[in-house]
Amino acid sequence: MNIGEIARRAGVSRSTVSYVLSGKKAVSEPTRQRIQAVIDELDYRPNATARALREGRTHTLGLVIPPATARLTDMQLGFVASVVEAAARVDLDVLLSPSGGDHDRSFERIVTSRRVDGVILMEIRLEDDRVSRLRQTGLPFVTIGRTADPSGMSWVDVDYAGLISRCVGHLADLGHQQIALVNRSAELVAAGYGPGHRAQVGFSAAVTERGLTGVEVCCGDDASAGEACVEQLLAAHPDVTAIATINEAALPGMQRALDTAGLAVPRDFSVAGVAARHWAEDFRPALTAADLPMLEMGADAVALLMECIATPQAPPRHQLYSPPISLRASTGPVRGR
Amino acid sequence: MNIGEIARRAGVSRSTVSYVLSGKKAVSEPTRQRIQAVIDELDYRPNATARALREGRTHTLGLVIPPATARLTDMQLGFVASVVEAAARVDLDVLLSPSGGDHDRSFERIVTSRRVDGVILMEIRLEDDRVSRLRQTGLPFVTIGRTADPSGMSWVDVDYAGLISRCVGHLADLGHQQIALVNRSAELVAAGYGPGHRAQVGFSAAVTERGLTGVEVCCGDDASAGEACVEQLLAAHPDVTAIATINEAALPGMQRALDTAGLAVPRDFSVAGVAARHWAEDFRPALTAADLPMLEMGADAVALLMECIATPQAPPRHQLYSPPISLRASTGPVRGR
DNA sequence: TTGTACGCGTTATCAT
DNA sequence: ATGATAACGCGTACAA
Repeated sequence: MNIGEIARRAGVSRSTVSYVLSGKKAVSEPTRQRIQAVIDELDYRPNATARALREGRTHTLGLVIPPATARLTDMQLGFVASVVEAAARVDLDVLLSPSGGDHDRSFERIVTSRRVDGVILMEIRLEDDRVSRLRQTGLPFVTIGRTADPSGMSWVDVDYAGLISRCVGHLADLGHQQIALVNRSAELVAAGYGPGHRAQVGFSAAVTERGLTGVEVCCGDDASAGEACVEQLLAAHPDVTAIATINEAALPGMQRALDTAGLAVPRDFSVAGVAARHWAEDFRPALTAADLPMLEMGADAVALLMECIATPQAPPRHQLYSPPISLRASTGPVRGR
Repeated sequence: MNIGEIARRAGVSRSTVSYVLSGKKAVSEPTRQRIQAVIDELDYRPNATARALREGRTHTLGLVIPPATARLTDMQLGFVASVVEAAARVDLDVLLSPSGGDHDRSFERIVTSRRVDGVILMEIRLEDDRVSRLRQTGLPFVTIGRTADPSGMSWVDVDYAGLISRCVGHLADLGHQQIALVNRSAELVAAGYGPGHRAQVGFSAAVTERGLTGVEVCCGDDASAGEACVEQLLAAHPDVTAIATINEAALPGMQRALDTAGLAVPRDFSVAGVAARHWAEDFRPALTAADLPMLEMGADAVALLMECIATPQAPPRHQLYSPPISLRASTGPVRGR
């Protein structure tokens, strides 16, 4: 079923059918109706591939995700969902590309074969060669997270440094002197993963500024790693009375470890962090945390990308989220000796 | 940059370049090398859209997921990741379509505009009009889960009925007489969601066969729903000593509720279920459960779909998973009075 | 090895 | 004002 068939049945030329479809040129009412009737009857829809070829636009955007082998965290997946949804709202389809290492076939295919109008890049590192690759191809792109030097590109990111600073400040206000940062996994931090790195920076700054003792530990992105991590932390640093964290996937395990150690939250121990609302509220007691606006971030990323596509010469824009810390039940004054 | 440009620079015709690219026809070695050099130099890759138009294949498959508004469960998302990964291994791209209600623009676009070579449909119901829609279009598709009458189509599914039966059997062997089924959400079950429905069936059958008392409750797909659900369950049916569940997302909450009620697992209370390994191992104590082979399911779905695409007239195939129950630490003999 | 038709829809141009 | 003709986007594959 193609446009020629419709034209034949309606007794007109292909172009007339096309004009009825697009409305870009006036077609007399009787003709229009006759054509529309045929279209409706056969449930005809133009071939998206042919249209894309002609228009030079695929109405598709690429979303580069971390490979599934490194289990995606709930937050990453939530982000994928929010991007897909935001794209669907503006009639854009989303092509997924799992891309981990440097040159990945799927990634290359997407960026070099003009399968998409633009790309959203997740989980980027401070130095990220996928970014350089995209830059050199000239394909519009938006990153989630930013590189060390994000000038000249569009991105959305969370101000992990500032948020962790504020968490530490909040804990310090409550009298905590020995505070630990539970970061993301050691591999990620070592690989120059932005949030991990910036959380460190914000943590150090706040600890120094407030004259506190800070302990930094890395922790895998899952519950059992969280449990082991806090267990070790408590053993090595028994005087730590509070944790600040950006590792939401580890929260359930951290909770268990505190439980096992007989530490009641917030009476004996405080925890604050940066997390999607969902995770914060599932913590027991509910976590004092800066709630990441996941849905908004996905929608904004799509919006930024559409801008890049529409006006490539326009100056890039970005969005740095610094949501307020929602005071819940997991932080309290340090226990007197 | 297109094939004509390569041809011009190499001083040959476009067809010759095409043959070098595809290898479908012999090209003399010197010419081949000259052309290849130009291709390498300019890092040329054929336009996927043009190729798709000509070949009538997009090398893309559609994955229809539940809309993000209804937060996707970890399992669903894990499945998405496994499909994407499996597809990437065979050089297929995956186009995501969030589709909830009956006629969704994104779904329609994908199935009627020939954007994809085939579709994988997630989260289908016993009666699912997306299935009917796909059937009438003739687009190859594979479903995750099966409709009431799955004849004539390819699918992969988990034998929830059988697995829940075996869970109940295991609990009965341990002496439990009052067993509850914690199902998926009431809306899903009411909407004719296969796993929910079949879990009910398997549960009833096993309960009857063993002469037990069974209680069925529905439960939202998240931790807090699980907590509330078990809380109510314990209040309404204080003599229940064991739970069988297919609702993995609710597990953390169920755990909390048992905790709060002062019930030690497995001493005072047993829990068994069907869950991805990851969830089972995060339960405390580790959950006795039939471990869902998520990665395998995704890979098999892709493989089945490729078969459908390659030989549309071939008889449809399916895969029913019935993984063994891994005995962990959450089930034990019923406590003597 | 090359010329050329083809896949399908869009749109500028021309004819009525 | 309305509709038709034809070129075009890009790669593929058959006939020559």
